[in-house]
Amino acid sequence: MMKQVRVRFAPSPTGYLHIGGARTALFNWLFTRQNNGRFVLRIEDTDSERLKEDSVKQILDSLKWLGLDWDEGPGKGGDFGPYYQSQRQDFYAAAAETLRKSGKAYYCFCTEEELAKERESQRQKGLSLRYSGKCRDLSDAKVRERLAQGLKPVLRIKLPVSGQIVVRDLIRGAVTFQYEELDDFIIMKSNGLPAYNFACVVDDHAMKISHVIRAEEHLSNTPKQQFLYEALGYALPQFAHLSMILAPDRSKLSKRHGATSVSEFKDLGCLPEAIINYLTLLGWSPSEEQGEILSSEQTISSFSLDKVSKTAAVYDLQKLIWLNGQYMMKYDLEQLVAHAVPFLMQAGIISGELEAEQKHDYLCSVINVLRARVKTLPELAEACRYFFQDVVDYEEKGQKKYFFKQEDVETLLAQGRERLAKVEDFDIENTEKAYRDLIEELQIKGGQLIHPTRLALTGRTVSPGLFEVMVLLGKERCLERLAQAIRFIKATKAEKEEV
RNA sequence: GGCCCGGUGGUCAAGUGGUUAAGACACGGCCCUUUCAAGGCUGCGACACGGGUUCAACUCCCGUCCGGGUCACCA
Repeated sequence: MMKQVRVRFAPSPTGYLHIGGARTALFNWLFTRQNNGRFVLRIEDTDSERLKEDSVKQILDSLKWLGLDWDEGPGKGGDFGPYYQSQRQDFYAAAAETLRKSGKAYYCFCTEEELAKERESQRQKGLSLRYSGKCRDLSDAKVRERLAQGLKPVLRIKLPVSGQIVVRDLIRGAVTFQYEELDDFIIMKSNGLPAYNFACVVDDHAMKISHVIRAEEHLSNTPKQQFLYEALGYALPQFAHLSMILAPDRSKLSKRHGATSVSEFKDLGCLPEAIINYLTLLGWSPSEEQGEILSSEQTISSFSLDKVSKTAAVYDLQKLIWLNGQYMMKYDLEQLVAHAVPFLMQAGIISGELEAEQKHDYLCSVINVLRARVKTLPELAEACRYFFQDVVDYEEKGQKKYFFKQEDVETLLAQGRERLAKVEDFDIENTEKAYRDLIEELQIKGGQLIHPTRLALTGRTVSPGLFEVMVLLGKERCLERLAQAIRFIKATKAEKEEV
């Protein structure tokens, strides 16, 4: 029988969840869901100085919003908790003590200043930066003496001085490291807390993690961790290192590159499914028949780690936005409206949840005709404006083109208005027929009437189909806005003549 | 700088010792059309470079170059 698949996502709560982290979480999640495994969420909060208030909450919120649910961890519990490293001190202390007693780890009394100096000199000589091993062979007596003096040592692992260690990576294959390149790294800090590589190994083992799927930046940590597994007598998990996501200039992602966190993409008006889909495509590719637009269920069934790309990927906002547009078109309408409401409120188009509820059906109809024409939620909100608010001005370019270029547009609009006024059932067929008839009678091109009308009704040169707009606006508002535009045109012309 | 991982169009990304080297986004054109989208068709555009190995290399090997990662009492 196969061992149960258990994977973990182990963020450090030092900020928001960025897209690199989100993709790591996603690939872990896909892998678990595919293998009926368990997805563990563990918070790596051993460095109190770098912790950020609220960061855990932000990360959890982002994961939830994306739909990446975990089986064990904060808010869920589980048989292998606690799931905060800050609460797992006993595990680390016990494992550390085992290593120290068996001589596999030793106390080191070197101060941070000394170590920094050492590194500086190595740097200048162009050597690799490694601990000298000064305390490696301190006698027991010396150790006792210094402890008695009240010195607080760190605990270092004792590594072989030669030979090599081979990491078997599911994505990259065998990767060999020489022990000469590694040094006796710290496993317990002088404050008694575990260092990352150590805590990680102790926890991954205690939590029975079968596959460690993480970002490539950890590849060079892996030989160290692997050595710890061996020293502690733990069985090795499988490792898979995901390539990095880079900014458009191929540098590491940072704030200066614009939106990089999940919450920022949310604010930009992206749908969670679109982000998931985009991230899926960054480093993994579906079969040709599947196409690129996939639900996470579809991805789960065909996902595989060995098809994951080794190459770092530059993320492309344009494609994300395009995907988002695709999702907006096909999204469940009710849900799309729910996602849009906050943006409508933000744009001042509706006053609040209450109004959204009262006008729910209308909102659905409006959004339905708009959804294929926009790519993000803020765009959608803006496109809704004239359906909810009066037209206060007309696009400058539109005025020139449609109000003042042809002669007598006001007369034309007035005629259109008259015809509309006579329409009983104000639906698409009838309004269109009314207009088409007039167009034919006057022997003009459709656009000559349609464009000015659009501008009159929406204030804009771009909108959904004119008759859809008319119907949504309703007869009364159409007649009003037409009258308003006619007054505007006349007034403007009069003004010009005076000058 | 040492070590590690990479390098297919601008971006994502298939792919094989022999192919016209897929597809998607973006970009250009055309169609549809009341505008804008959507949709359909079409075009532009790539195997980093240099050596090998081989009948044959984008594919295998070596070197160079380029990019990234890492070398903390951060994770």
